[in-house]
Amino acid sequence: MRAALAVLGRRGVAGATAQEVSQVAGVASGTFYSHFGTWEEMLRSLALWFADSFCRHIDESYAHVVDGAERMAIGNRRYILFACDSPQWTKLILGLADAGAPLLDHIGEYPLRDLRMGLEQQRFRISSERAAMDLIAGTVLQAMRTVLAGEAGRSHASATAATVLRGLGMPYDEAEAVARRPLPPLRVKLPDMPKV
Amino acid sequence: MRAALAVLGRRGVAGATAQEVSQVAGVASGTFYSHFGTWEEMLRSLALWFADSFCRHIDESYAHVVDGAERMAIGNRRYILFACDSPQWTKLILGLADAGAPLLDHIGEYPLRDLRMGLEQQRFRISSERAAMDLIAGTVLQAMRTVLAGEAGRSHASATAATVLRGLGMPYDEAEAVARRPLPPLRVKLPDMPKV
Amino acid sequence: MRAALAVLGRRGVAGATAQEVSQVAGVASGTFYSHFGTWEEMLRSLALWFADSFCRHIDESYAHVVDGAERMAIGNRRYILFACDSPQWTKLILGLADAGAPLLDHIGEYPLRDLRMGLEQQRFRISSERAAMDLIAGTVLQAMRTVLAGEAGRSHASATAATVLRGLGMPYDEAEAVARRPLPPLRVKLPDMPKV
Amino acid sequence: MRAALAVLGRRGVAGATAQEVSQVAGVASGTFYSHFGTWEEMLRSLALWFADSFCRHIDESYAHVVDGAERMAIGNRRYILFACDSPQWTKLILGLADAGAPLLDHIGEYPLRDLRMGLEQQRFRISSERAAMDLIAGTVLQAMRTVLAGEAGRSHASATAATVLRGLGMPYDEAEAVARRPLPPLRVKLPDMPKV
DNA sequence: GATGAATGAGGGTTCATTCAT
DNA sequence: CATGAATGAACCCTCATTCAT
Repeated sequence: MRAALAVLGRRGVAGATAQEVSQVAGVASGTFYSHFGTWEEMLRSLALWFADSFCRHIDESYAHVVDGAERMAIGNRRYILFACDSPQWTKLILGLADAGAPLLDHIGEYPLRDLRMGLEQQRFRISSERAAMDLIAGTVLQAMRTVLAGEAGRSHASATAATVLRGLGMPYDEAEAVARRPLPPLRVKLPDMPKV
Repeated sequence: MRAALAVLGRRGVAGATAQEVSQVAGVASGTFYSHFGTWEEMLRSLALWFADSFCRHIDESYAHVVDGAERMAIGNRRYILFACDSPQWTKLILGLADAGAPLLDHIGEYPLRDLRMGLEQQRFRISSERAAMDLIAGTVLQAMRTVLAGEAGRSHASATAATVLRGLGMPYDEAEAVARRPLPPLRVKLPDMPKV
Repeated sequence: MRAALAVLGRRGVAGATAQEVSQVAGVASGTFYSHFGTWEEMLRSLALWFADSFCRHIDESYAHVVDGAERMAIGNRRYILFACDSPQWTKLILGLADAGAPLLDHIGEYPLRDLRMGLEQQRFRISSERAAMDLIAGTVLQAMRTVLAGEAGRSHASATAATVLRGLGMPYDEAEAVARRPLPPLRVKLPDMPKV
Repeated sequence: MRAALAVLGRRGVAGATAQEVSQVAGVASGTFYSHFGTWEEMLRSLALWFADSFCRHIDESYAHVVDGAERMAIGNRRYILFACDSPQWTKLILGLADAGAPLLDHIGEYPLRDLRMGLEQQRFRISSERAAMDLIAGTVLQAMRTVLAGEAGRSHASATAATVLRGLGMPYDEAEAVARRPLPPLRVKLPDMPKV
């Protein structure tokens, strides 16, 4: 699994091979198939693992925040900052998303919940939940791509978060303010990307 | 080129082969490389051709519109409606975008120009042009994916357009109104997707 | 052993794997090799087991018959009827024979004994024992294949038996009569083919 | 094709690989698939080629013979003598037949025609055409196996042919006589089996 | 003696790319 | 300039067999 992360991060989802993953993992190529059965299944496992470990950590880091809008902004920023800090991981995530893995369905549950919370609190005003979700997922993923391409830095996080909040119907200045509130601390220990 | 469109639309960007493209084009496989040199270069050409034909037609269809906000809404809606009408083409475009082709750079010029126009007209209010562009491209592409997956219909176009306009700083109701103005007529004749 | 029968019958001799046999048997794959040492050896054991259980039952069912010709016809018919009743088993037997297992050497002892008995009784007249054995084994196996392919039914049993008897030198009508005498009852309880 | 013959003859149908065939043919492994598309298709092609070249030559060698019984005996003997002379080829043919290739359907047309001819001439007397065909194909193939195993020599040809004729209803001595008539000359030049 | 994860050579097949015609 | 057969490295996956537990 860690080997897969390393290889996918380096070669991209499309360019990675089961054989290299096996080699990096230090096992025989057949062993790969004892564990995953299929390359596709491995991709699925990886996406699930990510959603269950990384996403949840982010989510928990702001469990104490009660304002739906702030929650939304924290989550959005975290993902973009993540892209700043872990380009290889980001490449993997984006690749997984592009490959059509049901990754977004898993990840999407968190912002969806925050969105609904904000709506109940009348912090947001939208005309279509589906469009709102497309706004959130699309914009954040695109921002991650931008960061990965080196076309933006850490400040892109709050700028993007504010933009999203406005798209959800918040007034300009309030969105800006919420998007700049201090981030709660986060302790995620992702396995390091090996060098092999 | 048309053959490539057909094959890429049918097999997906990842599943297409130069050999099938050649066969559909009715030329030898060697000829493919006389024209494109490389598979990757062909992908680039394809993206360019799309930008130069399809995107331009859309752009020209609202050449007479002077309101940057309306221009933005028209463009956004056109792309999403396009996804409703031409799933195979959409599959191609999204695949091209995912494959990292510089497709977005080309397409992006149009909304960027509209964005700046709207800014000058003080229809928009944003804090970061980069974030605004991520908002536009990300949201629209995501909306196209949603439509392609069959999870939304034609009404998704104006809902998404309104959401984007709000993200660009427009008041709620005004965004809604602009996003629902009648679309100018469009005459694009894309080559039909062959059945081969 | 029973597991092997099930798997070989289902997948065919060529398509079966030691791992599936082990799994169906409910033991670890390593255990397979404690018992058989080798896949090939298992095939040999299987052939022997079949000869020792099934063939012997058939043989015993007509132990009381003293006419070599009738004995021959009973045996021949039994095998072909077996193919009608147990296609999976038949698939296994034929596969084993094709794979070059020394199955025929074991099975062949029974008709060989009947052949010699008939010769002593001057019921048969042949010029070459080897050719006679090829006639018997070859014709019956081929008839089993025909039945397995669904190209003949139960009546193929006596038709084939009569043909063989003629090949062994019996007059036409006598062969026909002997091949149609009532079959002695047979009670063979083969392990059912599991569904796994 | 010749390379395939060589490899199949040496390794057996089950043990042969497309890669070795390619190597023996002196082409790249990919070239194999340009020609045959699939390993299975190659097997089919091989069977067809054999039927169209070898079988036809045998058939033509006795085109002038009008007696259905003699025709039958000639064909049977030719196949068995072939097994004496070309063990590798025989291994291939038997392997192809065992592998379930529709080889027998092609070859079978020749003896079927001779069988019917003999029936019209009242040289044969049978109760079931299907059983008669099983007798012919089964016995001759089995005799070929016997020869291939080194358990019989050239004299097995006429012994087997006589046995088959009796199975088709001919009197003992007449069968023996017909099965010993001189064989018409045969000029088949099969590609030699390379040594690689 | 049973286990079963691990092995790793090898299988069929694909496909971007080349080059003599 | 087009051709298209040939290339061959690389891919995913299988499975008989082993061996530390």
